[in-house]
Amino acid sequence: MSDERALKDVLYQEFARIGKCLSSPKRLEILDLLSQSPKSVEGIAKNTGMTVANVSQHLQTLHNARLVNFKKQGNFVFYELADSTVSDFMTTFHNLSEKQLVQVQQIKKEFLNNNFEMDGLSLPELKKRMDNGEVLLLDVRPREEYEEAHIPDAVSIPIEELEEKLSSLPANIDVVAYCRGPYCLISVDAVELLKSKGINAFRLEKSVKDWMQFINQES
Amino acid sequence: MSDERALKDVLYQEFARIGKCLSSPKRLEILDLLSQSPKSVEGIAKNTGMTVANVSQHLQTLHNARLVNFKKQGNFVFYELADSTVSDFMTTFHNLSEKQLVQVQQIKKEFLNNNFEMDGLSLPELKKRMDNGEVLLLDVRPREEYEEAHIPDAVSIPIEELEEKLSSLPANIDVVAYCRGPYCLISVDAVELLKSKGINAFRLEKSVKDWMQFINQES
DNA sequence: CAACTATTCAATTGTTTTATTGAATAGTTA
DNA sequence: TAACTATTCAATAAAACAATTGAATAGTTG
Repeated sequence: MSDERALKDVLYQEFARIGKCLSSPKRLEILDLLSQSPKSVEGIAKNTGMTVANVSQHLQTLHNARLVNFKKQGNFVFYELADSTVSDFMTTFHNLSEKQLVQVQQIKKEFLNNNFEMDGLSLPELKKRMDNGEVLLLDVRPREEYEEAHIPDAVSIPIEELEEKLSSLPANIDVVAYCRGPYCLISVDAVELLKSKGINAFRLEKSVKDWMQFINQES
Repeated sequence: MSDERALKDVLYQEFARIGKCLSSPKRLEILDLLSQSPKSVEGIAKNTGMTVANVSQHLQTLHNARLVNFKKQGNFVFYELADSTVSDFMTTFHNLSEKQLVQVQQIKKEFLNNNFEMDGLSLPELKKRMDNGEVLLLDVRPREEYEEAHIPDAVSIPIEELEEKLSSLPANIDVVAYCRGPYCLISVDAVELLKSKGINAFRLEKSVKDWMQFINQES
């Protein structure tokens, strides 16, 4: 019977190895970043404001739990999620987190005191409006991520290039900007900029992943 | 732009609060226990081999992350999972864990060097055999859990009572014992005991929760 | 009201984890 | 081959955590 205790201890220790990966804010951020596209260590470091060595250590932890893999490309080491299971799991984790932590919603509202008109916009509705030529969909993420995957018919204008390319936008049409999902604020900045230039702009909270799921459901 | 950093930091810190709950083997064990049925602090302590104060502290952590709730009943405080979302999430978590940690499989095999013949037994098949009177299904968990929920037509014989009730079992029929799922070893002990008494016994890896899911799918 | 129970709280200890620094490695380019 | 780059490794200091103990609380029973 104390055999059972011993087994359980070992077993739950193994499970906790994965749990531990989710216990650090920075590691969660890394996982979310990687669920967008594979990235180099330095890329992650820049994106998260951590030192390279620190990122490397976190990636090691994630690798030990088999949550991420890496492939060497020239001088760079590109990390990616080990498996689509991991990405699905992260989605589930976010769902749970959001549901449980009411505070998260409040925090979001406090920071994003912008317009929320598009937040509830469903993807089928977006599709309809795009098909009717009513809106222009803008992907404001870095170009690599756009190239990795994007919502069909979306135009890639990374946030840095947005200001200079303003004039090339068609006039008299609503613009919808999206980035990596509800917790990424690139599109918020984009909408802010567009509005300050008198363009009717909205933020789409959804991500490419959401779009994929939507498409898979439809077919 | 450093506003964005600040928001992310706060946000991911909130997410990590849930993650931290999953980073301790003992807390995972508690969550699994509670996904079976609500339990008192002392009940959990006995079941996990921890001190009461220690369990209480872990439960507080879980409660802070809104993963568990409690209700007072007389002198006792009964804890339960906050939500079916939490229980679903734990299932997902186990799926991921098992998939990623190949070692877990190995550990299981090493310890459970018993028969695995029933492990792959699908629930519809079990149902068919039971309907045909080919097997007797035994629920060897503590009686409270049986009373909380059990697989229909299963007979409750808690492991402690099994030896004395051996004679009351019908002869010449295969016995299938189940408990809380693949990581609970009560049924392993039961099968061991039954076999030592010359009874043809098998272990079912599935749990009541699995049965519920199976039934819901069917209807 | 007093004795008793289950649980929680608070303080302490030893252990783990995190971020940081600077050096080491491996792969690339001139 | 030498200089350079991206990444990892190793050592450290600071912070967070887990388990333990014993006391405090709240609710129940005689």
